[in-house]
Amino acid sequence: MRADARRNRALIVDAAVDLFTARGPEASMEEIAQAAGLGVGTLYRHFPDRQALLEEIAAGALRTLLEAARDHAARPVSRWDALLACVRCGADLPLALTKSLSDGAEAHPELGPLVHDLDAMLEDLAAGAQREGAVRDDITPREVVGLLSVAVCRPGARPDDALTTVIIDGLGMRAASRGARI
Amino acid sequence: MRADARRNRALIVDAAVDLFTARGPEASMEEIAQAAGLGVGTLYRHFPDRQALLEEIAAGALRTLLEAARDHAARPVSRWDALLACVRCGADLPLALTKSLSDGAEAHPELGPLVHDLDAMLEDLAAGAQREGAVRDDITPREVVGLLSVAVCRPGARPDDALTTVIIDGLGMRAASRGARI
DNA sequence: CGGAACCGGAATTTCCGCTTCAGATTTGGG
DNA sequence: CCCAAATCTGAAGCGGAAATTCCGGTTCCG
Repeated sequence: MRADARRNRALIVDAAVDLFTARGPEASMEEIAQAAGLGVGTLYRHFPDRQALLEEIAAGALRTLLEAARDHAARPVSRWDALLACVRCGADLPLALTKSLSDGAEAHPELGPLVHDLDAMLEDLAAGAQREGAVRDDITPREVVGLLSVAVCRPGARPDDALTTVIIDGLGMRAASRGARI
Repeated sequence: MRADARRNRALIVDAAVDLFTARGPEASMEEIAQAAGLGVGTLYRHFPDRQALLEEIAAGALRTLLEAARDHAARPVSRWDALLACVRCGADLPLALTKSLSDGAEAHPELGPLVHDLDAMLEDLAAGAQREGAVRDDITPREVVGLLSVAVCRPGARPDDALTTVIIDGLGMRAASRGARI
């Protein structure tokens, strides 16, 4: 592969990650090409269609996160700390699009298993955190994972913004409301 | 206005509220007409375009909520309770679309002031709740209102679902993290 | 009854992103 | 340095989903 082609491929992936992260997976191919400083045609030379681009990025992010999650889960720390560590890792990844892909994950042969494994692992950590007494037990582990996804898999999410902080604190046992507040 | 026309108009508004609430403001005009058991033509007879339908519903919801908010704010209860009461009221309203409209609220001459007044009032309650020591003070009143909006102005939101509960509990002073968790 | 108001939904138009392709340009081996 | 192959460009064309129009048929109500 020619040097400029390789460079341009990288430019495209970078630009796509930025746009997908900032604004969700609706960004148009033309926007992506422009952000990369290239023509649309170039984009299509490297990725036959939008799907291919999405999948390449999503699969990369998921693999990275899954590996990180395995590492953290293997460490001798509380399950809650391990879970938060995973969230921190996830915050750096372009997961907003991953989430939208995972809705119809069946259609993506490579993505399905990745999403499934990751979900299972996180749910396991959440259940452990509840057993530790660190996380409120009036919601299911599945809901815990879902809420953390909301925190992280949001266009423009940052690990220290108000919503993420409030959700994490709200998951804590200390925060659990004693009676229906609403 | 003929009796059947009045009835159909109500059917349309009801169906639109349901669809907008359940799936956000992207619902197509055809879906709405179908849900109302009417033809698209009838829908367009009553509302010249999508915008008009959106605005009618949004303005109604905002007016209702604003009035309720004024009531609650005038009562001799804690500002935090008053704020939660407003959230409870909001949960029954089709606010998901209101939110998306309010992004470009300048374009809607009637909506702009409503949104502005409501925001000001809620922000005031939030600030009061912080002074009372009921709400964590490491975020701004604006952020408090923003987070409650996330809780309520979500397609499919319900006042007792996991995300709403966790956000409300997470806003409490008791929940505030003592150090950076992430 | 009569006709004005109203309805239905197929046909048309609009909108917008995807994809192609005929040059222009760049690369890298010779 | 040269040239063929590889790559790039971006305007034009495609496609389809959703919005909107239009008019023959239907329904209300005095």
